[in-house]
Amino acid sequence: MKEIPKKPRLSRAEAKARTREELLKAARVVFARYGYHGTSLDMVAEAAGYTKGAVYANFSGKEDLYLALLDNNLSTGDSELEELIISGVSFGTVSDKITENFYTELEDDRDWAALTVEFFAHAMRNETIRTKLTERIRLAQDYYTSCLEKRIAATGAELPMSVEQTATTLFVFSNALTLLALLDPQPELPGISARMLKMLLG
Amino acid sequence: MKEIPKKPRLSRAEAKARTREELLKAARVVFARYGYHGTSLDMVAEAAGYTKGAVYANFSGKEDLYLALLDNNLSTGDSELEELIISGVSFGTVSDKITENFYTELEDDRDWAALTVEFFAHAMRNETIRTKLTERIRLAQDYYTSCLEKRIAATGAELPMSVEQTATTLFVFSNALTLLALLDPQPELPGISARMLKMLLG
DNA sequence: GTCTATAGAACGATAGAC
DNA sequence: GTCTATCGTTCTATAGAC
Repeated sequence: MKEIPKKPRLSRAEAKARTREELLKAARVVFARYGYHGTSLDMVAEAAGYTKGAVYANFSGKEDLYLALLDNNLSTGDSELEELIISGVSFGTVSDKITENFYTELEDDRDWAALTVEFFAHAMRNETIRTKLTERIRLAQDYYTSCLEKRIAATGAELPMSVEQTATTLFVFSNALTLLALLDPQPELPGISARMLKMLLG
Repeated sequence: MKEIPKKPRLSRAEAKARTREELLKAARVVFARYGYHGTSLDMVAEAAGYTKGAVYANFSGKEDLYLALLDNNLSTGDSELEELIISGVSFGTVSDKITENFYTELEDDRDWAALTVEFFAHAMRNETIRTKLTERIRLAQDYYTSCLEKRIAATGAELPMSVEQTATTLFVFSNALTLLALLDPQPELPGISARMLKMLLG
């Protein structure tokens, strides 16, 4: 008689890793939808098909879960802006690209942006969390810096400030303008964005 | 015998209105200190010298109380930045002033800033509130615009964009940089602020 | 048999409603 | 002031991997 093929059982470590990934995946959806305060760990666990026990077996608590989520997101250089900066195309092209796509995919990020703002406010009132969020923001700034350095190497562009200062300015301004656009989609915002990029990227 | 002057009794409507004002006054302090989520109606009532019953007699709930606070809060052009813009002094002076005072009084606004960020996040998820906040932001942008126009009239400065665009940029950037500074007081931020002002004020 | 990831109950605190 | 609901966290029991 032919043997029924065995599906190899997951090792304990593999099972735990998978659980963690599924929890993170569920957390991304639930947090984005209901916000930080509006999300309970029960909701996350249920969405992932587990219970709170699984959450606490993999994360030290709610904050830790969110920060793990944030790290996951930061590690994927997702924004189109950075690619444009790196790519070394002329700022005319950069501007056109930005203006053209400004509002197209903005709405997809609405929930995540709201979540980010909410956690930012949370962090402003708590030393421990503030420190942890600060570390992540510094990493993001560093990433912008490295993008600019690549651009300089490729095009020899001259910046209006030091690379770090320009990177910080780009980071602050682009994020803030995105937030304003999500709250109030004024038609002038893409033009402002393009103009500022022109001034900053040299 | 001389009559003791009567202190006219408050009518019921007057008493209720006074209670409402005192609750709002207390709410402003408590909300700023503990944030929207961190504030309980008990705390507000107690700070005003009432009980929760008074709150529910005057507002339909926490959100309504907050919205009343928002409506009550007329934007008083408080920021030093606007005065500097209007005053028509050279950007060198403006920059020096900004750099010099950048962190001095920033900490005083921490609670208000955190509350604003928290409310912004809230507004991003609620159509009604978003509309109300949008109106206020437009007013703030208009105020910046009028400041810039006064500056232009006084100095004939040339801006890198239209007055409205420059005003929006100033508004977005200065607020965002303030928030970053409150979260993570990097020493480069004042310099960035000064440099950006120089670029924007012409 | 031992260890541990997870389920699920229990706890303590706190909120908003009325 | 009470009442109910809910949340984050902790604790314990258990099933399954080793």
